[in-house]
Amino acid sequence: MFSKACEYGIRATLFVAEQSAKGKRTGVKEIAKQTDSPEAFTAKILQTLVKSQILVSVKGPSGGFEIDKASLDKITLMNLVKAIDGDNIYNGCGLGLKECNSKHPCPVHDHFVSIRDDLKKMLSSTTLSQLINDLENGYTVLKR
Amino acid sequence: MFSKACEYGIRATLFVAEQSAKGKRTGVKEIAKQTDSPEAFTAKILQTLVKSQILVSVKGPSGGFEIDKASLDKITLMNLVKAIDGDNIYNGCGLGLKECNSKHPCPVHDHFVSIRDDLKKMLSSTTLSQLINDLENGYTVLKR
DNA sequence: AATATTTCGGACAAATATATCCTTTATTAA
DNA sequence: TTAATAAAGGATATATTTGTCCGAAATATT
Ligand code: FES
Ligand code: FES
Repeated sequence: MFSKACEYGIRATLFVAEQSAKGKRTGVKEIAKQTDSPEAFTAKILQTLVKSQILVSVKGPSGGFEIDKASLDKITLMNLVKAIDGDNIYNGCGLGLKECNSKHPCPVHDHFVSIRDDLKKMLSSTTLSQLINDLENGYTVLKR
Repeated sequence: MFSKACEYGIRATLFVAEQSAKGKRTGVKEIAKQTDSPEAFTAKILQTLVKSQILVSVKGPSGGFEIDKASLDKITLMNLVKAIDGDNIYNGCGLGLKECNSKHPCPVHDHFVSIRDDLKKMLSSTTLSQLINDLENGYTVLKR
């Protein structure tokens, strides 16, 4: 469904979000550890999220990554997925035709579009603050 | 969503199904042409579909690929996707955790599972015969 | 100012997915 | 029986994704 980069990216962002809600800033070492992700690869993904203005980074001692508290309920899963995987999953044809076109649909179009739209709706309406609540009280986990 | 191999495989199978419904057998050259897919790669995918007993192949002159008419409404999109991409898309965790577990869910689990289940339901209930009807009357297309 | 820490950026490496080519095998038709 | 045809299977090539490494730049602490 999502690329590895996107999976790591979402997990990392959620961890950073949780820490930011507590006023803490975290470095890539800790982020990788807590999300069970490869450290150097995670660092790369964090870089792209900074460029996409989803995360804020601070260099030097006591530096790391954080998220502006005010944006915790502005940033959605859609923002993350678009920044890392692009938007093919939302707009692309399920059978890989050059474009999805309901005037000249592929054989799965009518079956597929409603599911794709549900996914789109879910991702674009789910904010970080919604998700970190269950993380904080231990109902959800970022690694096994 | 699906791999290129799976996209090509579904398109190829639908074309073969359409031809089989008319009593025609088709070779890989024609299949690749009509589905706008790379020929040699398509040949490989057709091989795996034959091994998965979804297609039947016949060697030699006037040989090619076909589908038993009786199985046209038994074979589902799920059968194709499982044969080519495996079943991670049905059972795997949306965030890439080792397993999807509703007792210890990842942060997106509760949001994600219903969509994944809708996809599963759609794929497992959609048969080839359902799809080739709209192909034959020109409502749907296999290439642009 | 010097040093330690941490992200940034680029180059590089490995693994996987995508794609091609060529020889062998089976089958049909002449 | 011979020749032609088409899939099977293996080897190889290319592209993309995944992942690592290291020096440079920035910043906080001493
Ligand atoms: S045309 Fe294929 S999903 Fe819309
Ligand atoms: S645990 Fe992640 S989707 Fe179920």
